[in-house]
Amino acid sequence: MGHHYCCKERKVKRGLWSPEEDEKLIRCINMHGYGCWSNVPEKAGLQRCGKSCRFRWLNYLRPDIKRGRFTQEEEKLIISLHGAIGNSWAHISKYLPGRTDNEIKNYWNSWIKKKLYQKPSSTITAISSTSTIEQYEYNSQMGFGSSQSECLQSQHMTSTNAPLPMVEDTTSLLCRSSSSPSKHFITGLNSSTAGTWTHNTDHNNKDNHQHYYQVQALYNNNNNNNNNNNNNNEIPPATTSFTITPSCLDTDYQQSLIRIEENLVPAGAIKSHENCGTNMINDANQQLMIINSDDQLVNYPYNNGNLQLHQHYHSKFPECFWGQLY
DNA sequence: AACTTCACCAACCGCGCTCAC
DNA sequence: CGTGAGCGCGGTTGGTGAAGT
Repeated sequence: MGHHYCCKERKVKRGLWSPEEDEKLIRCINMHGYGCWSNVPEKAGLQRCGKSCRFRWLNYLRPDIKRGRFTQEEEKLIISLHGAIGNSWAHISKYLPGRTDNEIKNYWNSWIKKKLYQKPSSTITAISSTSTIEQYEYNSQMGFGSSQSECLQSQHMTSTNAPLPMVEDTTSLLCRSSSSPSKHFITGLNSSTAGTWTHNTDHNNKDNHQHYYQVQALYNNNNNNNNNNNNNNEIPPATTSFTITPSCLDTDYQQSLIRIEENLVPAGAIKSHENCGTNMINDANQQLMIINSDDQLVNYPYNNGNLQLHQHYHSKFPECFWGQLY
């Protein structure tokens, strides 16, 4: 591992920052701002690389940095957000004013992760609980988490139900199509899953048949988990289609955090594609609901698109971000 | 008191992206 | 359009102090 290019040219100091160095950096940034980090060491008279200066400023010297232990609310929010968008620490940090991505990442790795993994085996019924950790597990099981290892862990935790697809398998629930007239967005998937996908309903094809059953398994699980809805093993609608985008990277994603029943849940990338005309929202159980440009429910995994149910949620959560935005 | 283990977290590193040339 | 500089991000390392033996 070599030094960054900006550090190769000259000798730079590494390791912990001294108070004198901090002072120099603060003074420099107060005077000149921090437009070009590569120039900062020279201006500040520091034997550090620009990257190191940037890191020190953004994570420790910035005036709006909040120090001290994370509150319970912050922890809950981190767990919720991580369950939805995975290790996007920079995105998560935007919801926690004064906290840096590095701090959140450290906190996650040293504390929350441990707490989650030490938890005894639980079942999918955990979604009915208000526990944030259980919610996190469910998010991961449903593929809303982006880390494969976390999904593996979640799968391991599921003891009474058949194994749910992991996040990579979640994408295999759907078959790619070259074009799709209706476009929807699913959150919490990594950038490698970007593309347009549709349900495959070709039951004659062996491989596709497998996909179909995977889809059905997901639907059945959803049915099982939604207040014991009728589990009639209905074939999912062939018209259902999705566009999977790396929405966690979308700046508009930030607008889509909503509050439902005391849990902050991501509502999905509300606006990610021109000509889209559809929105997606997670309901109180973190299930997907997809809404078209006329504010009608076009797909609801529980019952294949029940407008009444949509209206029910619409009235129940009037503050939520429903319908067409653009 | 000395040593070991553990936990925390500041900092480094490589990679990928953007943008100017 | 290709290239390289610069920046931002997530993964990882390693130093330090606390806790345990």
